[in-house]
Amino acid sequence: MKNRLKVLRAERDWSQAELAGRLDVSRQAVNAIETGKHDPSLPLAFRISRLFDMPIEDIFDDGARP
Amino acid sequence: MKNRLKVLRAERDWSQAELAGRLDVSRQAVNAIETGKHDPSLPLAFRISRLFDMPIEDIFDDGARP
DNA sequence: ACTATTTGTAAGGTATAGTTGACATCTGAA
DNA sequence: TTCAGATGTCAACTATACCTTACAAATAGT
Repeated sequence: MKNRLKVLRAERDWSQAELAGRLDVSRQAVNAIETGKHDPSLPLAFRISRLFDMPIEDIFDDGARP
Repeated sequence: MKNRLKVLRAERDWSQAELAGRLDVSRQAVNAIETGKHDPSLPLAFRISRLFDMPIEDIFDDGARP
């Protein structure tokens, strides 16, 4: 699952650790999501969506044909 | 995580098995989500969103304060 | 060059999502 | 009433999300 976390984080000049703190997950969890190793759980996707104030669909892309 | 799956399914007169087939998951997985025992994975949430043609946020509710 | 921060990654653990197969109950139709 | 479809649930299993601890490599600052 592709995502725009790295860009959104860069726009705010946040480190992975900073973002992890705001999401209440480990830094490694943020890294694993950014590097595409894991998908976030749906509850975590909601927290991310709310933190960046945009729909889940605008942050994550499951690459399905429209 | 609350969700409107049962209602959306009823509007289309689909059984849990019918929905499961369309989502390519087991009937038990659909039942577990509907009855609140599990949250769907993010990829499955995307498939549900696309099937019902509405945002994930309109189907699932994590109950966070607005 | 030295240092601190950031990022990537690994091992080993717990918790949860999803699987198949099975069974009990309920509801609607013949 | 009998029977099929629908639902709820259980067990045992696999896959994955997230955890802590730890370490190496890259980056930026002084």
